[in-house]
Amino acid sequence: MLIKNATEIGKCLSNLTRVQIMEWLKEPAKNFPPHESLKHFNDGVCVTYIQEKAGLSQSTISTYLTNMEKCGLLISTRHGKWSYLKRNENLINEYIQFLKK
Amino acid sequence: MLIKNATEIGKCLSNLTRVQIMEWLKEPAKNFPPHESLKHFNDGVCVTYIQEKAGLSQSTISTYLTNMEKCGLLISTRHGKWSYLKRNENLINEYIQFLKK
DNA sequence: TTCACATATCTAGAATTATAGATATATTTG
DNA sequence: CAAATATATCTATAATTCTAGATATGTGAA
Repeated sequence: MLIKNATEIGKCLSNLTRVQIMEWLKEPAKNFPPHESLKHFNDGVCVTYIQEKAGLSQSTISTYLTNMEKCGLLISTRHGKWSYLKRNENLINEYIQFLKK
Repeated sequence: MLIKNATEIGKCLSNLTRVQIMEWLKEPAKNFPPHESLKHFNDGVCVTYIQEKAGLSQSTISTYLTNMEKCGLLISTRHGKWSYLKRNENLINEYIQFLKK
């Protein structure tokens, strides 16, 4: 992993709400209500649910999630009008390797 | 690990210079000149060497290192008038566990 | 004790990030 | 196509972080 990418990841992980989002997405079924249209969490959780749980404005959360996707921490998938977000475990593992001695 | 501690760690890892310091300290002997008074890197590297390598002011680097120690990423040891900094691998491993699913 | 050097802290202005309201875009439904 | 809903982007202000110069503190040597 390049050091600049690692720094961008660090920036995303430098804010309590964004760290919480990473935590919540470890267990979508435990932390979010079921989706009405999509009957599973295979692609993660929709923006609205994350926004409601975080208690910040729609635009703020959308910006957060966009940046978290850009640096690779999250994977975004569209299903109709909804965007679903899930953790990118591969990228997270790369970052972990980078942090290790 | 508490989520607030993890966020403080993220803040330290959200800046290129600080990430570089973490990288440099993986291999002190490779990245820094030998210490004149101390003949080993067992306690890490002195502030001055880190400051010179980073190319930022003494006060800036001192502030960085103080915060990196406060959140646990670094361990500071005094020998005479020098402070030596090394990575806190235990804390880093705790953070890694926190990031993992 | 006085000096020199290493590091820490204080202060302040510059730069960046946080945040939300307004607006734009995308998608489904009628 | 029009309306409704979900998400993204733009814009501006508030808050935080960056950074260095000045100053303070700690320590060893003379």
